[in-house]
Amino acid sequence: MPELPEVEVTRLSFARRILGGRVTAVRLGKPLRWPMGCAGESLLGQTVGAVIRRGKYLWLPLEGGGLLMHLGMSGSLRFADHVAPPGAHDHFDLVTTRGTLRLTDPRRFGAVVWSPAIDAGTAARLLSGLGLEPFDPAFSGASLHAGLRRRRGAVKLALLAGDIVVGAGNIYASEALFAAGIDPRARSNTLSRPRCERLAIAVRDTLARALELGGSTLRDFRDAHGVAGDFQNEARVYGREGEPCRVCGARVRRIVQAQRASYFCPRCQRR
DNA sequence: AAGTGGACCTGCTAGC
DNA sequence: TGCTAGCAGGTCCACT
Repeated sequence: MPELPEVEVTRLSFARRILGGRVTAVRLGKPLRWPMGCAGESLLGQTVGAVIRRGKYLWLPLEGGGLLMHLGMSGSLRFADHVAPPGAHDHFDLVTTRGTLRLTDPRRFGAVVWSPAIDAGTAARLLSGLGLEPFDPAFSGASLHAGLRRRRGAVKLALLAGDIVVGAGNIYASEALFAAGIDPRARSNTLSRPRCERLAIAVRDTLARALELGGSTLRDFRDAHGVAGDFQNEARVYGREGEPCRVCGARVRRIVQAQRASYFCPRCQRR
């Protein structure tokens, strides 16, 4: 489900309210992608110091370390003063004096992992390979060009890999490539510097626009207060196979790359 | 060392 | 109506 905009919208929707909350209970449901790495009781009495995002991960620093959270494909977080009794897909509750943070994740590809610091333990291992943040000034046509030059595979897959730039998943990678006029099958190392400039801008602008609109709600995304996003109504190609391109009218195509759908306009986007 | 295919898990929908 | 196959917003890992 969640790409960078959805994770950031989620973060913004509860970060202030949970700040300073002291943990009074932890409830674990079914196992997630990885074991949490500590007993729930060891978190009791600790205070939430911040909610930080890195790529599609959230990091909640506590006093003796922190929790690294990922929403996987189907995860979402809610934050409320009081939560209903846990349902079948509610696999983690962090009950604090400011409210309860609940992770709901039917497919359980998400994770909540304890680490002694953001740059230590499991958190360090998971975060170490991540590329630049798209809104970091260091992310530019030049850095994108440098990253893509080392690869021969399709540019869409290079964006998804997240080791050059983080945040664009399957929806926004397709949308950014449309905005930049680049065919998702184009070989990474064949893209000129000017095209990389356009792509870097497209990635940033696409994610920024999605953020403004509260993310994309294709099936079930909601922020921590249950509010849906609107970006899906602005998608130019994602999920629009066979429909006319909003720019030129050609039929949007769907292909499969690395077992994932890619959508593009065969006329507006070139290799 | 980059590229690939499979794995994890559940729910929903289209089609027969 | 009911079953089945296929698909879904992520990413790690083993293998070539």
